[in-house]
Amino acid sequence: MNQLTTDTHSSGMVSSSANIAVALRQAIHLGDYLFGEKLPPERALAEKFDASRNTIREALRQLEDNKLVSRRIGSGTFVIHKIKTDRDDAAIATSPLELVEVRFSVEPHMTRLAVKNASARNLQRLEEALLRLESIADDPKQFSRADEAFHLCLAECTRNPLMLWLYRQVNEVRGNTLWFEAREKILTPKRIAEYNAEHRELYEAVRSRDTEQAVRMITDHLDKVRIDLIGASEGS
Amino acid sequence: MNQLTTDTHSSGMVSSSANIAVALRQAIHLGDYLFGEKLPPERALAEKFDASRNTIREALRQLEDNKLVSRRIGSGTFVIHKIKTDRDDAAIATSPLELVEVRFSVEPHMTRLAVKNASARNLQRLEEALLRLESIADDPKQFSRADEAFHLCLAECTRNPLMLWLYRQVNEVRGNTLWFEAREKILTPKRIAEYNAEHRELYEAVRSRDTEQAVRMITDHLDKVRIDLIGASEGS
DNA sequence: TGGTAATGGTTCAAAATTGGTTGTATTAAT
DNA sequence: ATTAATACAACCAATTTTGAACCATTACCA
Repeated sequence: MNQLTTDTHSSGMVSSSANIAVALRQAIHLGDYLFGEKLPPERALAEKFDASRNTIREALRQLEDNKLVSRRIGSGTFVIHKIKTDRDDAAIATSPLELVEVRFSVEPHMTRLAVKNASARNLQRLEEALLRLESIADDPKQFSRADEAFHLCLAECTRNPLMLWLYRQVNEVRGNTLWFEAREKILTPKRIAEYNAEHRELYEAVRSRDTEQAVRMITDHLDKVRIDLIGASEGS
Repeated sequence: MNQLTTDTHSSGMVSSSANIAVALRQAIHLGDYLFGEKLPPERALAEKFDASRNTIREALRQLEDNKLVSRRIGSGTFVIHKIKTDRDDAAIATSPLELVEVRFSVEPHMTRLAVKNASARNLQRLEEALLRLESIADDPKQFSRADEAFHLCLAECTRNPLMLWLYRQVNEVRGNTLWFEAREKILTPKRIAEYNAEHRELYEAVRSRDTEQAVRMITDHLDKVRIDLIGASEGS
């Protein structure tokens, strides 16, 4: 009934074909569904979004028009290659360690601003990103992408357009670094679980507007990332 | 200039169509409602803002005039504003105060890295930039440019390519912000002298590898910039 | 190979939702 | 008193959503 105050189901949960389409498009762009992957069947999506199958079909029709997905009778709905990063010209030779240092520069104060300025809607998005993150236990590639999305949500929480733009840039570099090579080695299921525990604590701190705790969490988190990174490069 | 406080006759006025329009416009610009998303129905918005449906409709009419939303009988009100992520767009949307917050995020740790990694050659360049800065006493425009160069030299001192690239981006935004308007008013000869004293102390701290002192200086410096900026915007 | 389940495609009418419109009442400022 | 802005209510018209049934194609397994 009341979508304004209690629309906090596990995912977006806004029953309207337009909003469902937006939610699915976001999920695809955020790497929830990778290239070539099959989306859940229409009947399952209907249940997940608490909408009728026809409504889901209307949303999927929009994604199909946008050339984001392709549907095959009897098989399913698949993510096809549409959006391609045109930002390969970044061409910045940055080592994973240097990247972490930059994140160390930006994220603590960014977290402070996030705690101060996040709206209820921002927090909801942050939680959604966290839930996506926590649903991944053993896929380094997928986890990495969801992790980027989570930290980007944090940047959004600052409600500072320049901060958001800046962090987007950092994130893109992050996706192009040699970090990729070490990733498989670092992101063991154990570490993923540890990182997620930290993410969870960070989220709770932001939600309860506990600035100092949030800053402490993000700092500890980055510290851990740095240590793990050093360990990986030494171990190889 | 200040659209937020146009109707200030009666002080208790919280919900008027104009204020609601501003709130919704902000929500859209800040990404609370993404492109293509359907806004809550008018009746729901009325309840949320504790206003009548007519008032909500008046606010939506303004957003419609501004081409931010499109309304269709029977379906709803939809966001038709595409979010910009260009640096130039970010620059336009960024206030001087928001810029300072971003600098607050980046520069303290950047200074820490600079102290740690600066080479003799870096320090020499930093000193040259400082001397140029100190040779300017009363030209706001020229001072502003030299100031940017000085802080950029500091970024170079980190010897981190990503950090340097990132700070270049911030600097370019810095040159495009509305900051220009207030600059003449803020950069009095007195303030220029004060800023330069701080620059000098910062340089000395970096040169003598005194990390804590350097971080303290850059923080104090940004604090002063922020305060001066707030004073200028209130004084207008 | 054949059969069964799973999945997208189609259709239809009733029900719910939603913006558009009109009219009157209330409130506050002039 | 007049005016303007808002609140409230009732109704209208367009659109979407729903629920169901059935079809067509593919995937999977004995």
